[in-house]
Amino acid sequence: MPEADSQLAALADPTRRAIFERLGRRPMSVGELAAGFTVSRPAVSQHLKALKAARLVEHQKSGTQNIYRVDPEGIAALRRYLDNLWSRALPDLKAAAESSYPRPRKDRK
Amino acid sequence: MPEADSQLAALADPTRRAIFERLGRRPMSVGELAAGFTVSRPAVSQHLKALKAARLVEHQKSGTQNIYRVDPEGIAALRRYLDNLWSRALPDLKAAAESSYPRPRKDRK
DNA sequence: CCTTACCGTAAGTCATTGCTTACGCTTGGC
DNA sequence: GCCAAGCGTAAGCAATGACTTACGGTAAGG
Repeated sequence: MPEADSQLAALADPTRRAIFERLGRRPMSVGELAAGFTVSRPAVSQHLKALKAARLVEHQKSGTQNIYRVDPEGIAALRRYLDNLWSRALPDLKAAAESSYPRPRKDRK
Repeated sequence: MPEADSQLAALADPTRRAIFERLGRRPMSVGELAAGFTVSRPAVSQHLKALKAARLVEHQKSGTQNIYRVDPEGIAALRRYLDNLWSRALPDLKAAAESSYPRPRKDRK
């Protein structure tokens, strides 16, 4: 699956993964987000662009601000891909993985 | 967690992830593995080095051959890290994640 | 309007990466 | 002892990536 490429690549970078984690706690504007990191604000913007292209975050304009939050659907897609990967790599976990997580919810899009 | 960095980076590369998937089906020697790809055998060796450093595969010498297989422990570690990541990012899945696998870590900040 | 806050993009730089070919070290068979 | 098979590593190279500063564009406020 080509989407898993961009998603894994996005999470592979430590700074980008930290941004993702912060957005997991609560939605934030770009400026507020950048204030929590040592890298510049444009750098954060570029990371957000990659995360958005990977469907790991989504954004919503609010006045002059741009509020980013995690994207549950993209995350669910990655989870499914990885569960499948583990299942094939580790047959022992196949049964557990198939019964482990509930049906993905279709709210919010 | 610094180990997640190398693990995610290792799986982010398509060729390297394909190698990992092949080893998931069955253990293989480097030569046999390389025969299934368009890249050269040294390239496969380098990918295996990265996968091993990330604790995603392990190897065992057999005569002149070197047999590689997936490393269940490293994989389990990555799974735990990711489950935690999803739980914090998607509170809806938190309860499900905590009840799905044997012995989830409850502490962790 | 004019200004200010907020943000994305462009352009350039430096380090990292994924690949190649070339080489060197073991192991096992003859 | 020799030779060939099997791998890992070194060296070099083109491409990608993560940053920076500089600039442009839009929305709110006086």
